[in-house]
Amino acid sequence: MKIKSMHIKSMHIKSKLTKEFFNRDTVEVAKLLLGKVLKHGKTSGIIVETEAYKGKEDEASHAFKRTERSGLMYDSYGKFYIYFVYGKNFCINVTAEKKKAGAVLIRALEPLSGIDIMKKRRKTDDIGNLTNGPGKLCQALGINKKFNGTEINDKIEIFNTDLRPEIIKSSRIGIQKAKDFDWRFYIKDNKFVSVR
DNA sequence: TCTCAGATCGTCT
DNA sequence: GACGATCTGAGAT
Repeated sequence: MKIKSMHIKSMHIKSKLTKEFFNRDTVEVAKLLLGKVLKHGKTSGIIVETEAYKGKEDEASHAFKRTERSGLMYDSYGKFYIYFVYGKNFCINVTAEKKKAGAVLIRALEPLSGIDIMKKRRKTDDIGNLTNGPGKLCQALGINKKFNGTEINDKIEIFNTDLRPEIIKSSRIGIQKAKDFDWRFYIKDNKFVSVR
């Protein structure tokens, strides 16, 4: 399958990621997810920004303390952890590294397919404003809490591609207010960037 | 019962 | 770019 998008001249979508893909170091998962395709229904996008939460080692992670909600991260890898924030937005994470209760937040996508559907859901025609934030991408792809705890590729899928971070040309992606993020990775101007 | 959330959007400068 | 309002629900007390 060959797909075209605004910024990416051509790419090939390959197989779906396996559950075992997520059974490794959380930071490594965050890096490797860049350039993969996140798909739900007819909508999909290329993952261009991720952030690793190292579970029990990371104060910023929901899994720093085990609660009913964060228990999912302790008990699994390769499942979607979706939570609701600020009374408005959902954020999508994939659990990883079961031993440490890690998870990777998907922060931004490059829209790929179902763009008209995304525009309707987001109530905007501005393509650059469809999936450039964790809450926005959930809204654009129709992802909400009912998918919390679902297995990878059950309802929401992630595909391998032949894209490498260095060949992705992304016109967006700025860092939001810098806080003490330890593990953020993204792609800007064809370059793979990590931020501390 | 209370607090506040690793976001978003509109408004102002 | 900075800042305030938003206003549900999980977790703490």
